[in-house]
Amino acid sequence: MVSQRPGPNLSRIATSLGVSVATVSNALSGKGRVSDALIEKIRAHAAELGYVPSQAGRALRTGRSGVLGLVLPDIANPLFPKIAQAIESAASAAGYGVLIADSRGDITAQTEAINRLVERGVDGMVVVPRRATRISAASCPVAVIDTASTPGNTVAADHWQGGREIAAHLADLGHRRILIIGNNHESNVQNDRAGGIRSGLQPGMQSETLWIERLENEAGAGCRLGLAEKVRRGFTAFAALSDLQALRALTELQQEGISVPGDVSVTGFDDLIWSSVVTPSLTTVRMDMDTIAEIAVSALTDRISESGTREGVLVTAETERVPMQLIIRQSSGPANPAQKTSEMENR
Amino acid sequence: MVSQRPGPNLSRIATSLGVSVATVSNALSGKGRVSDALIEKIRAHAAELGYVPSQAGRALRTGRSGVLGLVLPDIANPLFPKIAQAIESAASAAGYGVLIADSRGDITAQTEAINRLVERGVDGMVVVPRRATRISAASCPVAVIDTASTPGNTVAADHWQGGREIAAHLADLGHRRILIIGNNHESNVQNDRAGGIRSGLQPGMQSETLWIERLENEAGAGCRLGLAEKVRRGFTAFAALSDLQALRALTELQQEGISVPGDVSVTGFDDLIWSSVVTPSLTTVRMDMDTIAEIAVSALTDRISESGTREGVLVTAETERVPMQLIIRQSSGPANPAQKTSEMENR
DNA sequence: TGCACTTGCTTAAACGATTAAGCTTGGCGC
DNA sequence: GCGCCAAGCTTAATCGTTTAAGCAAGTGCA
Repeated sequence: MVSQRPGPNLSRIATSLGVSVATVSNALSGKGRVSDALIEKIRAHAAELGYVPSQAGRALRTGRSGVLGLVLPDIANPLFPKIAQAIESAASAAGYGVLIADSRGDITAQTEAINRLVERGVDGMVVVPRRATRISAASCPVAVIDTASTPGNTVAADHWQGGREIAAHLADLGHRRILIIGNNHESNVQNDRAGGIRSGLQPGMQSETLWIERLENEAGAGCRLGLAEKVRRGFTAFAALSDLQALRALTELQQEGISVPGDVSVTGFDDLIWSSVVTPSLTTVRMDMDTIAEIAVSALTDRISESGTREGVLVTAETERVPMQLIIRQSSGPANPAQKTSEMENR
Repeated sequence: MVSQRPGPNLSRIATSLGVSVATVSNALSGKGRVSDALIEKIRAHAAELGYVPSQAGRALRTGRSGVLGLVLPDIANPLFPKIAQAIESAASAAGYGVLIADSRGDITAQTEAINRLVERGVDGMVVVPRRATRISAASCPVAVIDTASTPGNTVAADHWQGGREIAAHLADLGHRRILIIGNNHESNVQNDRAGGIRSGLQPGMQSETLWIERLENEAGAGCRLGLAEKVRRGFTAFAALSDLQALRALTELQQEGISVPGDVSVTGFDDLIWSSVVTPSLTTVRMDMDTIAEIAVSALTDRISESGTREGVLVTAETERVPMQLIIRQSSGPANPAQKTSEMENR
């Protein structure tokens, strides 16, 4: 009734060579005691037959599925492609598959998604939470990728340092009044980035912070940010906490006839797909997602192979912060002399 | 040695209730002959113990893993979040998990990724190819999501009709000279979209097509598209074949001091994340990814449950084209009267 | 009463891999 | 020559589920 797996299995190889399945298994895994000659013979025959081990059989016996789960509460996040790519790459290098779970931004659906992954028998999970979400209901090792200030965080980009890079860059260019543009003031990532920027300001520099979500609560979604007014008030640099907000700022400024980087500078975060494509191309800060993913995955696989010490589900890694890299493009330039003078007068 | 699955299994429930495992299995699946009273009792006890069936055991017995693979040769594609979300949603509604595979744009790595999925024992795969790629090496049902003109395509958005929607919209606004902006002229999707636009032009309208990849081969990556020159030559509308190109066009025009939609109109495709956020927000065409995913997944699951008729691996669906929806925002407006007059003179 | 048939359960055999334990054989030391 | 040990293989149990087959008891009918 059920279509049998067509490929050859251990027992077919065994009978075909006149040996036992155990010997074949040992030869292929290199574990037991099998003579070199026989190992060679078995491996050759297995390759010839195109043998692929059944994950189901292996999983049933070993209790390991060889699959990791990837949970992103906000899968519509434009960062998702990079994260998924990096995790998948790191996982498959470690011999694991990646099962995705989505909760469409819904917090309650997140635990449901996690449960689905557990039911599917994942050996571990990588979770990228949006807000501070408690990850507790999972009965397998969990690696959290958020930001260093999040309790229980496993590994993440050094968002704080990224912010300092931005601040140093803008300071070098002579900017004095900086508007930080964020989306949500409850986001740990955005707070760390903003904090990094503020901590990197030189004496004589000042910043204000604009949270778009707050603004939209009053003025409606998709409203103008009122950046032209900010320019009139002497802001010469707009440091967005994500490239999406940087794009929003850039196009609004352009629409108002304000030149970037001639009149003001705009910077972003994350080096998203469009950063290099827009005019002017966006100065931004890139996170080393490949390294982060590698650390997260190896922390998981380490824990999985130990499997004796069950000291809580959250795993930890040696390196908790991975440096971010400043990418200087066209959207940032020297502060406009006119603004600079008015700034000089202010002192 | 191996950490046993902690949860209860069939036999634990069975011994605990003093019945056989087969009865428990039958009661939970509702398949065999079990009295209603016992079914009730078994289900209650299973729920109480928090029983979750072992996918490994089930997979081994049935030969089905309950997992679908998702292959995207170009996972960095900004469409990926929507696709992954839609597929995951449709799959989990059908009781399947989704395993992702990436090939980082590499064609040879694609077959490797497909093989990894097959080795993991997926019951079927959804493949979204970038160019015309032959999907043959898979030993399981495959659904292809590309475009109607691709041979072997299972289901896709009606890109041609989407192009006609754009053309009709621009015609209504009085535009007569339209520049179609695409990335790659070998992409089936982009060709269908461009063809749709051209076929929807009214008498008296004309179009040219600009392929960015060709331009960049000569002028270098990230070069200007020279749209200001096109405006001078009388183009009043720029119809990009993807929102990414639309964004590139929009920002370049703004940088040149050309007003959108005051002087010229810009439209895109796909309704990507930034379309509603930029100023002016992008008029675009959205594909109904949820419906497409649902059709693709149910085509797969149908084939999987038949499992007798092995008439090739590529599955087909009744509905092959899913309509696209025009989203009118701020980036498209009436053709500039000045341009219109010069156009009138041309007649 | 005897036969067929249904109901409700159990027994047991798979699926494919891993692995502990057992069994020969041969070599080596004393 | 005897015992011991290692090498090289086999035997057999096991993971958890599904499902065909079997079996006892009850029901309906002639």
